[in-house]
Amino acid sequence: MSDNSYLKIAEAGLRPSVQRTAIYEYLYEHPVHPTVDMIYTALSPEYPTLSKTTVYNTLKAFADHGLVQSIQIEEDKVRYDADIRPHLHFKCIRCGSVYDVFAPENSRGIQNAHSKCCTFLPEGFITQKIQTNIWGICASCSVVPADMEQPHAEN
Amino acid sequence: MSDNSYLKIAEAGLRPSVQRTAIYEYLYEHPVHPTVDMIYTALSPEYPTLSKTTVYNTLKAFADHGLVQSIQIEEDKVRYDADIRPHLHFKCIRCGSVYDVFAPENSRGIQNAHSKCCTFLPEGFITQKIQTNIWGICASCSVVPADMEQPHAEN
DNA sequence: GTGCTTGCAAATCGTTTGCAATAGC
DNA sequence: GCTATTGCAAACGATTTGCAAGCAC
Repeated sequence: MSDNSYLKIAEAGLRPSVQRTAIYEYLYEHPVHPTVDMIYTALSPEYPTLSKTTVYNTLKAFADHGLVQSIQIEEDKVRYDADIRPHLHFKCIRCGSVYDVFAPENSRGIQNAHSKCCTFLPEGFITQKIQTNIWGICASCSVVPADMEQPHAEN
Repeated sequence: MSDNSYLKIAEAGLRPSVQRTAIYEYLYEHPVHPTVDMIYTALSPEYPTLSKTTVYNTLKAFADHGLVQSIQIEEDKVRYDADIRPHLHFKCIRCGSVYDVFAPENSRGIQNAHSKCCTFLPEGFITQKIQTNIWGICASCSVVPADMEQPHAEN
């Protein structure tokens, strides 16, 4: 996978430094939509000199070059996703987890729904990115009565 | 309209204080998805003792009671919308404006697209709120060549 | 050696919190 | 009078900025 990350970063037109490769690899292998802080904390032990600034810069560069997508489903922080296939995100307001939602059969369903949405745009509007977020209660949490609610697993 | 705001707030189960009524009214009459800061700055002259904390508290209370919706289309700050009919939001990455996008004929199209999206959720997931954001170039900006780009009109 | 990248420290800014003063039933 | 609401000041936390040192072609 290391080679693959290296190549993908290079293909996107960015210099595949050690830090960038590590960050992309982590994001790719941990599809839980980590935040900058989660990535930094996870990689720090292996890369002691890694700076949070670099994580910020790197993820922004990745997003600008279409290598990853940034997800605005939290009120305060940004999450990142190395999976750039069309899919939705679901945030459980009880446990705080963010789930991927794919349509059966090659994501066609979500693409269709999104294309439909774009037809409502007035003349002259150009779409670059479209994102659908759903908030609610996930399956694990919906079986637990609300008054037995566990502490939020935010972050 | 003042009476109407008062009633709507009361119906939502909140005490319609002077501040709350003013904030709701401003939001209702300025459908440009203002931020907390924009509302605070706009109302400050008329209500010199108004505090930003009150604007934060009020909007959060409104959102919790379904009177307004919070929009997470910015990376840093939250925007608010007094229009709670189903609609999409489009953010122009050039001028920074956030537009409402309605479907023709009573929003049925957007509701359908959103319902479709919810069918992709696994068993046991309960939807409470769904939001679609589109980023791109708006009609006013798309007629201007990129190198003649105006300064961003953020905030 | 030139330009891109890194990383530290400080600054910024949206938002929250603690708490005392105030207003409305 | 009691409770919800307000508003000030301070704290907080995610992100950005300035800038000097390091790295890669």
